[in-house]
Amino acid sequence: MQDKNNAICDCDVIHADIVEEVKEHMPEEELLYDLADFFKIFGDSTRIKILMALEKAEMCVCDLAVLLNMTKSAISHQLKTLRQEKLVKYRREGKNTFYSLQDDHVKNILEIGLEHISER
Amino acid sequence: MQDKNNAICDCDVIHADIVEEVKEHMPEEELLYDLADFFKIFGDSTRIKILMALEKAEMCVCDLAVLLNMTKSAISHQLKTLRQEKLVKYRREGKNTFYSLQDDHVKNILEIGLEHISER
DNA sequence: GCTTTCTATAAGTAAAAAATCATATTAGAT
DNA sequence: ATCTAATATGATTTTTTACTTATAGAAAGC
Repeated sequence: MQDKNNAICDCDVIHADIVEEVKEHMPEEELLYDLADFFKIFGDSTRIKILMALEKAEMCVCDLAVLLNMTKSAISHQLKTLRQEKLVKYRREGKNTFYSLQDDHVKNILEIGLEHISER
Repeated sequence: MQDKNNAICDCDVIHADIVEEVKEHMPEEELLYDLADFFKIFGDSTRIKILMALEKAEMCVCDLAVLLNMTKSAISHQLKTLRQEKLVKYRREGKNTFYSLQDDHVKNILEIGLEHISER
């Protein structure tokens, strides 16, 4: 429980009724952090480029590196985070690892984002 | 134009046909950056909290600081970025500045994000 | 006028995250 | 078995970004 003594906030409440009302309806902290983490993945242009590319075709690390003109290492690192967050899946075929979008959710999010920025 | 001489990429293309095909369908660089920037805003828990709060009620800086237990300065800084990206609007009333969500787009994005993380 | 309160912003700091550099796997080719 | 190519990963460096501290501005109360 948060009380006045360990409060970081540097002021007193002005509209106590509103704050109380809003506080009651706020989702749990953890959910909010998860939500931020989810959006954070899409908040990097390299990852966006990778996802956009994979929306068109399954691709291996090296081809992605050529397409985006980046080092294989940089691509591989980003693919790791995309893997961890279950946004891409992969299959090994000989020396190559082919990456593709995990499911249509990813596609949907990208499309919605595009819609919103094009509406401004 | 990008050519082999100033290429950062440290390998040769493996599947030239796929790379070419995908390259043709990739959106412009700028759009991809804008998209990443758009998602970036939602990729911070403080901003998510602010937006979630404003979804419930119009609020002033001080009340937000109390609600989220943060300094007014920190809140004000984040509100600035939210203002710049046109995600919140504000009105001045005496000493107070009341912030609210710019439009329903913001609400939609938050809802879609919530849907997606709860589906996992 | 001066003071206080609320908000905004500039400058500096600290933490996080992305890219690089170096190294390690893994699998096929020879 | 050795070598090379493709990918992965650990460590370091660089960049970004969120927050703090200090200061300024704006509006109301005195």
